[in-house]
Amino acid sequence: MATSTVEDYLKQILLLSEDADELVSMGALATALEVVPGTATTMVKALAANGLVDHHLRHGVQLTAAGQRVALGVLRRHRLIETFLVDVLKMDWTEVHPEAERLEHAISDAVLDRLDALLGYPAADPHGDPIPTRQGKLDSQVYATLATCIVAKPLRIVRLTEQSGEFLQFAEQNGLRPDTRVRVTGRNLPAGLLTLKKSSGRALTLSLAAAGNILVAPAK
Amino acid sequence: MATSTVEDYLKQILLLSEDADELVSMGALATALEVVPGTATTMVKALAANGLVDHHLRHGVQLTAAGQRVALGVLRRHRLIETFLVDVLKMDWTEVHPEAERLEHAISDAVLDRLDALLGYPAADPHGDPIPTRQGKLDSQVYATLATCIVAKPLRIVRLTEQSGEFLQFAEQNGLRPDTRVRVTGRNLPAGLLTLKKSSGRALTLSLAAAGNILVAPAK
DNA sequence: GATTGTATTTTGAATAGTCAAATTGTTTTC
DNA sequence: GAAAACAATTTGACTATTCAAAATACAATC
Repeated sequence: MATSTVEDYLKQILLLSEDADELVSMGALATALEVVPGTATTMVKALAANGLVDHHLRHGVQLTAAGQRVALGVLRRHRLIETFLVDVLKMDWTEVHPEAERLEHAISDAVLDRLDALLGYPAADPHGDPIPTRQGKLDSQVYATLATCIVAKPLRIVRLTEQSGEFLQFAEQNGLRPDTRVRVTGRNLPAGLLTLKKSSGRALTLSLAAAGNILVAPAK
Repeated sequence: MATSTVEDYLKQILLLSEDADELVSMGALATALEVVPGTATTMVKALAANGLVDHHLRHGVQLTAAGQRVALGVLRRHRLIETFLVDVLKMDWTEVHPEAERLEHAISDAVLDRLDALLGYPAADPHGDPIPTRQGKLDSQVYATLATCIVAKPLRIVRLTEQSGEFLQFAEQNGLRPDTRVRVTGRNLPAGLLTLKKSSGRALTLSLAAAGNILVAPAK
């Protein structure tokens, strides 16, 4: 019943509602799914007719409990597949996202359970994104970003939001992977720049926009 | 360009043309794909328009070189995935076929190459079906079946054609897997029955119809 | 050679998903 | 509070795939 298009819409609504709390706008949804806005409206109405979302005309969409269940399932499949591709097949963590994007619609629960066991029931994927449990629980801990954290404190990168290949390759080239230790050395708001130092001693500069995609926690 | 429906049609035409040499009839194709005959006709015309098959009106279809290339790619993906599911994920070889049926359309060449390497470049899948090479070469060695082989000679099962769960579970329950050693002890053509003895000493009876799906070679 | 049976093809309609373009609502801004 | 700007919705059309049912071709039988 849930085609892969439907799964994509639901997953995307879930992801967008994480930051832009509550209602997701049609424009944002359409952009994320790379369709024209009218298409998103049409599809959202169909989803609403099937009880998967609540459509508040002209204000946005929201997942129903049923829709959320589906979306969390897709997200779990996506993130476990990414973990498999990196941990077992040794693929580059910067390029597994599009692969998982297609496989997530084709893998069955039976296969997924085996994969989960093989990987040792991981809590997060290679980007640090939390993996929903089989029961649909998703760790929603809130982290500071490099753009909002306290200067000078020793930090640990926990997660890179933003899955684009370019961004991830930039991160990889500068050694900004999950679990890397860093310290923000300064911010220049007017210039939109931020400087930081890695535990290796290496210093580097990045834009605040990019820094906002890097979640950090205090290095314990 | 090649949707998963197109891939399914091409793969099925390849499989059917292996036994029913040359032209594949619409009826056979429609049955294999579980669609009504009119649907197969319509689709085959579309494939012909794209240069993937030759349609000999009222006589049957045949793959073109381009169609064969696509079909062999699908078959390679299917069989490598089955091998992975059994060898790495330790799934039951009698139930991996439908899983592979869906994954074969979603896996990329990059992932497939890694899988191939991880599995040690296998030549056949868990059912003994030969895996096409990356270059599209498919081992087409002809084997006798249990229904046509010489009585009393020591044999080795090389392959089970027929992917249905019931048949495979029957085979598994009676220990008739690829590489099992057996000897045909007798045939009763009028009754359509065949008796054989396994290397373990166990004797068993099966229908000639079932026996025709079990390919064998002389046990060296 | 007319009749019957079977396989194939054609036709018309349905569904899922999409876009382009026109329309309608809702906010800003002056 | 009218005009401009922007976001959301509606409409009509298109593609891919399917089915049901009618039409056609071919082969087999009497």
